[in-house]
Amino acid sequence: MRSSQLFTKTRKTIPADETARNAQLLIKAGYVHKMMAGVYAYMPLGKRVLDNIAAIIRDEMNAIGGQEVQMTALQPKELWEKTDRWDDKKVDNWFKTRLANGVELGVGLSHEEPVVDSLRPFVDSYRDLPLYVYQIQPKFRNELRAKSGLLRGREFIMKDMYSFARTQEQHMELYERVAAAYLRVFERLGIGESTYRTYADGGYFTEKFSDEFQTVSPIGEDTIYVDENKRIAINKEIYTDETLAKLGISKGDLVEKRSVEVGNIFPLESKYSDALDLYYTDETGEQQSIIMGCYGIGVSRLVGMIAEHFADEHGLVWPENIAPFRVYLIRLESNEQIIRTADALYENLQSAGIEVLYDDRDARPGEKFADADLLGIPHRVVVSAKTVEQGVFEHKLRTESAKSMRNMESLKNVLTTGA
RNA sequence: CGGGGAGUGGCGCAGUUUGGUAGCGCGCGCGGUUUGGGACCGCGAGGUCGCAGGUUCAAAUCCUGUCUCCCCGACCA
Repeated sequence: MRSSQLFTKTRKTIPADETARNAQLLIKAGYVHKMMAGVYAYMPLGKRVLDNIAAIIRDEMNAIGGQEVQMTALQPKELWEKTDRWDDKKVDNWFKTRLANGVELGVGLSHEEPVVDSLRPFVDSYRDLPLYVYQIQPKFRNELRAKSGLLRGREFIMKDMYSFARTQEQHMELYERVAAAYLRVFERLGIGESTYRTYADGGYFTEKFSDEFQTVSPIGEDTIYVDENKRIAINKEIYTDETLAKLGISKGDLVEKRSVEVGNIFPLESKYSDALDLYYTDETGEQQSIIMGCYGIGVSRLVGMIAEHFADEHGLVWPENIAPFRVYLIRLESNEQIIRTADALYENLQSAGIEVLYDDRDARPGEKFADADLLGIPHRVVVSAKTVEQGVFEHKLRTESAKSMRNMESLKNVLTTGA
């Protein structure tokens, strides 16, 4: 992609009414456009980051046997009445609307009911289980107050998966398999080291704990207690002597930290399947309840979380796996030879499968370097009179200040293998 | 939903106390000089001052209502 054709621009100032650092940076760099409080549109660079994160999640969900679907945003009231979640007293952040004929509808804030309902024509026998179904799409929640930029919106992108098991034992197997997949997701996103599986409240219909995935960060709104050796944590909301004893965790090993909840998995028992008449027939011909689990990852929240987590005083710093481009190619001056050299490098890298944002604008050096930093693309390559003269390219990592001069082979090497 | 703050060209702001027909910086367009860390000069385009009503000869400015945004709290992936 050429910068001259990218319709977004960076800006020097940020909207005065945006105080969340993640939204400030993403707006300043042109990754997102704020439509209204808690509602952000993704511009090309932001969309690429969002898609890159989604692709990693999708890959890991598929790897454990997840089957991707797409549920609807418009949902019938009747479905939610069956599980007693339609009443505003039960769920207070619904967006509700009406058909032209007056029939009430809900705008999807979660999809347990729709997913269960959509499985009814297909799941009848023990042979049809176990099963993982997931989707990646927007959720709509009428929060009283949106805040923290992309971390808490009224419309946000979520990956939600649901597991369906024959037995409690089978459910636990499925549950643990997802927990392991989640750790791989966060590892690939570049936040593996600071993300902990965290014991949390299991909700009102189960005695069990749920598991959150919390990324330690000063921008976090949650408080957790981390056991670094065991690589686990416990949420402050259940931090009592009694639960510590039950979990076999020693108070002395715990350190208090601020964190962002990036994922949450919990057992649903058969609450939704029973309520919506989804049963299976076992080997003996008896009808049995289906044990469900629910597994969420806040995809758009991760965009904001990662943006803010890694940013420095110059701007964004994307982990390699999710950056919108791998290389930011700067053409410093605009004489014919430099243009020819930079154009050729651009074509060359692209045909090698390396994604390049090519700053071919007729702008001054300072502006290009500042934009390179602000946009946070991992590798910066400069073509200038100096480099052309020596027949090399200048390479620099966003995370480091050292620059190196490299020939084409060496450059390609560092861009693909990091060496 | 309770408390606080704010709405003036695309963005950041001044002007409101003391009514007199809207200004600055950035950005944008044109011309020129520049070119390794956000250059400079000249010319230019762009705003019914959130919206609605009212007071007045005259309203960005005063009054009433209303919408929106932000912060703190409660709630929440």
